Amino acid sequence: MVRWEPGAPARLQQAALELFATRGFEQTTAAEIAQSVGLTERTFFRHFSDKREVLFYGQQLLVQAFLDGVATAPPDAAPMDVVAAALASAAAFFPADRRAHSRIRQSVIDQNPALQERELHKLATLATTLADALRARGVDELTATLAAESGVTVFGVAFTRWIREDEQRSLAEIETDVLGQLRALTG
Amino acid sequence: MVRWEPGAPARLQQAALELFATRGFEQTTAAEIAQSVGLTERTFFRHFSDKREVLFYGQQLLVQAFLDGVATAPPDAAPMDVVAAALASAAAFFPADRRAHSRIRQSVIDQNPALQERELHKLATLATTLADALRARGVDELTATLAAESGVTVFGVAFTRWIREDEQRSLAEIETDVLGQLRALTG
DNA sequence: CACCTCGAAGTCAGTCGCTGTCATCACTAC
DNA sequence: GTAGTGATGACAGCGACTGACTTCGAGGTG
Repeated sequence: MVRWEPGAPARLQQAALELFATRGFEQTTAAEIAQSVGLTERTFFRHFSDKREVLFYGQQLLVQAFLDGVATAPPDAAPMDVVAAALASAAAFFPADRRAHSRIRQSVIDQNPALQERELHKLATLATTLADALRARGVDELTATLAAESGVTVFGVAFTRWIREDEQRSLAEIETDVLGQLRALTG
Repeated sequence: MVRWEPGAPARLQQAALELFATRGFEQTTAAEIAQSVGLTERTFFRHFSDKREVLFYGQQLLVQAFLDGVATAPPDAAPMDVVAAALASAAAFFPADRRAHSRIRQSVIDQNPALQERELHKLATLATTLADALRARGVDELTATLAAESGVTVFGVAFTRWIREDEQRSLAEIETDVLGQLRALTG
């Protein structure tokens, strides 16, 4: 006789997304999410630092994908080429069969300013992490910051297009297109 | 006999900044801010939608400065040149004698994640507003978005440098430098 | 001067996000 | 079997924020 079902964080995360999508973020209390999977509010906050964080569980894996991409670039690659490699690596985290889930999640975020703020903060953290990785390769600070910020901007714009209903291309293709547009813009 | 002292929002804003700077953001309650200027917590929330917002009062003026800058650019200017004009206009909002105040305010923000999230959200709103202004000039959506995001990135990086202790240049000069670096990076 | 309206603020009760603290109890190691 | 260990429950409490209602000086109207 097990005392608790395993995988509490994952169960909470899934229940939260479903409740947010149907009832709305603000109309869903942390206690309700916990109750829906047989746990208490206190346990919810043991797994997630706050109510919004339950939607960003696993974000660290995306950051790691970017860093892995940086590592694959040849040592003498130009900063923006390193960023391109990072983007390609990150795109692998969003295969076509994940689009439906991403769409639902994003629609929840788009409907709530508090969630948008958290998402922006996650992207900003990603940008600084990426900048650190570039500096570790010998890129000067200003260039590293600008390249990293540009890379995250490209990712954000590409991701937004990727989940559009009328979009057919893969995230990697869209990223390449957007990055090309950015290069054309400033050249 | 006046019933209330005038300028409640401004008084609350100043008191809040002082309390945040000395005691810290989380260690200061909304009721304390209100009491320190002879008002109640309820009145605080009538003027500001939430506790963080008191630090971002007047942000709309900065957005307007960007838009004014866009309006000064000649109709046939390239997107990034329009952005450069917007940046120049925005720089006028931060004269040298405002650096001390900006530094204090930014140090408060830098010490609290919740405030950083709000700041990022304000910058994101600025970027979309700027993109809208570019599209109104006939720039296509993707180009407008990328140019606007790049402009806001340049502004953020330049502003961060401007308030550094070892920095002597004006914000406008720094912006020009950073924008040049960005152009070199992607060209 | 009496009257009325309006607007900015006060009062009060309540919900919810979040935290500290302590108790519980299946499971594990020795 | 005895002593942890770790995930959870129970409970009290603070602070952010809101809704509903009240208060009262200022300014206009007759």
